[in-house]
Order: sequence, then C-alpha cells, then structure tokens
Amino acid sequence: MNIGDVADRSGLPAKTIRYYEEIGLISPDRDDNGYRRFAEQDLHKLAFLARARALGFTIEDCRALLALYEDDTRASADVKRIARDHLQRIEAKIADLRAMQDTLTELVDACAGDARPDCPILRDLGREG
Amino acid sequence: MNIGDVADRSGLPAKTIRYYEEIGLISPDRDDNGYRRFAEQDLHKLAFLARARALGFTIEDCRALLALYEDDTRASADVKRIARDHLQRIEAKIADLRAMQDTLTELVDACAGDARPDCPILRDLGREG
DNA sequence: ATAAGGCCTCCAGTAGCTGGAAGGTCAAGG
DNA sequence: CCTTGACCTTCCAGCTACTGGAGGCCTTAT
Repeated sequence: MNIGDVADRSGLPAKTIRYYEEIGLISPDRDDNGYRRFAEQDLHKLAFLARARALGFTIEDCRALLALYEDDTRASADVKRIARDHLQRIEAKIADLRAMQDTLTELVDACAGDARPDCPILRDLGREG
Repeated sequence: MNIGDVADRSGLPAKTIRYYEEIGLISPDRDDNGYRRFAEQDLHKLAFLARARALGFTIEDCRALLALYEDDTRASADVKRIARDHLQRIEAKIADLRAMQDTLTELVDACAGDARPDCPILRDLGREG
C-alpha cells in the first residue's frame, strides 16, 4: 500500500502519517523509488493511533499505549492509569469550559445585540477589581 | 508602574505582558532606561484582556473586543456576535469532550487494572474496522 | 509526448505563550 | 565605593500536533 491507500483506509491525512513516521510512531518500509510501502500491520497501528487520538490522548500517551499494545507481558494497570489520568484531564477541561459557558451564556443573554453601544459583555470584561 | 507591578495587579505573567505588547494589544511608554512604564489605562486594558482570555476568547477575539470597548460608537450587536460565536465553539468543544468522557469512562470501568495483560481499553483501540 | 495525479523532502506557520541566556539598572547594605 | 540581589531588557528556542506550500520525481493513461 502507498500512503494514499492507508490515508483512505485509516482516515488519517497523508501529511499526518508522514508526521507520525517522523516522530517514530510508525516505521514503514520503502520501495526502491523511495515511496513508503505500508504493510497491514502499519495500517493497523495507524488505525489504533487514529482511534486513540480521537479519544483525545496526546501523542505521548499514544506512544505509550502503542508500546503496551505490542507488549504481551503488559499489566492492564499501566493502561488503565494512562486512561484514567487522561479522563481526569478531560473532566477538568469540561469543568473549565462549563464555567466559561455559564458566564458567557449569562452575558450573551443580557446583551441587547442592537445598534446601541451599551453592552453588558464589555461592562463585565472592563469592570474594576 | 513597572512590568512587575502590572503583572502582580493584573494577574498576568510579565512574559505574557511583553508578548501582548509585541502583538500590538498594548503600547506602554518607555522610561529613559528602556523599562516599560505602564499607566493606569494600560493596567485596565491588561485586566480586560486577562478576563477575556479567562473566558476562553482567542487573542484575535480579544483584539476585536478591546477595539469595541474603546469605541464609543460601537453597536452591542458586534460584541454579542463575537461572544455568541465563541459560546458556540465552547459548546461544540464540550460536546466533543463529553463524547470522549463517555467512552473513556466505559473503558476505564471495564478494565481490571491489575497485573494481567488482558485489557478492554487496548482491545477497543485495536479493534478491526 | 504529455498531462494528471501521486509521491517525495524541506521549510514555514499555526496559538499563546514559556523558559532560558546574556546583559543593563537600581536600591540597599557594609 | 563596592557589592549583592532583585529588577528589567532583548533575543532565541521550544511546546502540541499538525497543516500548507514549493519544487521536484514517479507512474499511468491517452
């Protein structure tokens, strides 16, 4: 398979696949013409990466998860710790965003949104203290 | 005021304040010794920026909001549009994160997290199709 | 022969800072 | 007067995870 094929089949852009090779997540073979030649196993790894990234894992998390995935002697505790830490970061992020959402919703609702200059949003942002 | 003072009073790191000057959000005067000299108005702008950033507005949003803030002839509709667009992006982001949270919670709950290699998390990431 | 499309590498840019090096300035203490 | 330490300055590099584009080679079809 050439890069375009694995791009189609993994859902990852070719650019991203080259990037993943550059940072050592995958190591496809090369044809004589210099083209990357992907085996099924490479495609499988890329699909794994695509799913892990879709769940918001960082690249370094993905690297660790991939290593565990390929290690038959892994302890599931190691996997779980990575996932739980990540879940906690996500929950913290959601909490942050919800706080923003609450404030912004209030402000947007309070703003007339017409041609007049009076605006509760700017008043709030510019308040003293 | 020197940069340390406005850093303390605005809650922004000095580094960030220098960065905001570099990208044209503020333009403090300079003393003869080359030190930035901040007026109350600069501090007020920085506080405005700190609050806008805390609400998640992008720097470019902040630039636009600051311009509107200082324009007496603004229409509140312009402010509201920026805020509403931003709110929508936040809501979309929350939805994304909640989807991740749901999946991750399931997976984490399903994983024994012991010394054995069997792991539903990796099984999910590595599933075919 | 040529045109289209796929592949290659390398460079630069994105957002919003943050860290660090190398050096000038200023006020207090001995 | 000198030193020490806390400021301040600029400039450069790096972070995440790609993404876009230039310039050029390879392959396939007409």
